[in-house]
Amino acid sequence: MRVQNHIFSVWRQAALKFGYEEYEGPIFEHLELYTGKSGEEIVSQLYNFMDKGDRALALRPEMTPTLARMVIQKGNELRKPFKWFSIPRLFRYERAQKGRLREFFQLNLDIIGTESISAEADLISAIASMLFDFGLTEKDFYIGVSSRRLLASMLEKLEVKEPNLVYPLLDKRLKMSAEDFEKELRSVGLSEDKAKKLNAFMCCSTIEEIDSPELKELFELLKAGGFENCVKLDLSVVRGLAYYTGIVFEVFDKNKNMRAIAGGGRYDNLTETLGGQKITGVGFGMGDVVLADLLAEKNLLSQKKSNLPVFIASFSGDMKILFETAAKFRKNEIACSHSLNAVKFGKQLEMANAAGAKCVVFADGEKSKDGVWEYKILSSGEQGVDCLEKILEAL
RNA sequence: GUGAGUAUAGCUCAGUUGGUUAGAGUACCGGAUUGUGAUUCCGGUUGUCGUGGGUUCAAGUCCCAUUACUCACCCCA
Repeated sequence: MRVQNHIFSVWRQAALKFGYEEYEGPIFEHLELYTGKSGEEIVSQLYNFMDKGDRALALRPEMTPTLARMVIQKGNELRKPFKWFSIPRLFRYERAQKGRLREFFQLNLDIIGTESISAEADLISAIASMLFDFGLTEKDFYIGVSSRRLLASMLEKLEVKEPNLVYPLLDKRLKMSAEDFEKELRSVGLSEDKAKKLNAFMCCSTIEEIDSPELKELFELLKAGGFENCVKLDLSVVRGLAYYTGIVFEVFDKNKNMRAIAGGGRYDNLTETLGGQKITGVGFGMGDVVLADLLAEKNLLSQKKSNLPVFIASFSGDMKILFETAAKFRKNEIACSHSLNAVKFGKQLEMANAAGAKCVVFADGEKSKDGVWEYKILSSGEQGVDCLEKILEAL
């Protein structure tokens, strides 16, 4: 929980800093919400069950359909565009492995109701900003950006008949050799010439090499925010299925030892496929599992047990003076704890140490008077006698 | 869905070709130190060897089954 609280806290503060408003949804939905979009195969990959009213339900495997459903329900009532975030607990029925668990959390940020590329810029800026907040640097991660529209127009130019067979190959391109890639392309109907051209195109790594006004604008906006070193053009970012329609992006650790830290993009017809009117949206998800692995690897997770400012100790072992003193500190909004048994003084210091206390206040020290206590800062061993406000300053 | 590995003290692990009462470090408890912790020294408790069955005079060790976990595939919303 210490790790999780830290991650959630940084996530939430970053989202609020960018002006996103928090929402939440039910942890299970009608199964239909997920099968409608992806077909029946998806059922094997999620937890589903029948409830007592014979309704087919599923534990949510992702948040976006819930968001889409909520947006459709509210319809025109919502002033657009709006920026929402959530930290849902999600479930997927699949074998656990490194970076993937059956139950996990995912930060979701979405902007609904604008076609402006500024929405993508806002989301990508938020990602870079929050990763910095975790203590990561440009040396640790990068955000690979691509465009479904750009890939689609390239495939159209090459007169590819079945682009939906080609996307998965583009996604896997870096996992195979150039020869294998071209061989695979030919197996889905591309000529040798076209396969070579496509491979050459996929090697583009700067926006100067490609013709995409929206990517150019996006990179300019990110540069204006000071995030230009966090992003790079990466045409191998394709992202799974036919869900996305515009810009797509994925965040990786620079060692590429791990799965993607986050991924997202623009979806222009999500609400439509669920029977609503067409509302454009763009969003991303960032899972807690890979992120926690990365932060642990970079030594960015505090080993501290807890963060207790004050531990109250007593020489006499008089429980009443412990409760009385603690109450005074708590009235002044200072969190504190103390032994619940009359134990030796040395033992109380051990307890303070174990509780991660910064300071021990001696409730009944010889030099203590009305409103003034002896205290000891545990990290330095330094001792003093002071009033409550001064002790607080010393922390 | 496919394949591999692991399971012994609270934690991290050792335990030889099967052989007496299953070990280490750490953590924990007590003491040295009854007004001073984290560092030092001394002493002490750790246990259904994942679970069930089998082989054997004898099983932590070998065999079968089972469960959980880990990892790699498939997939990745």
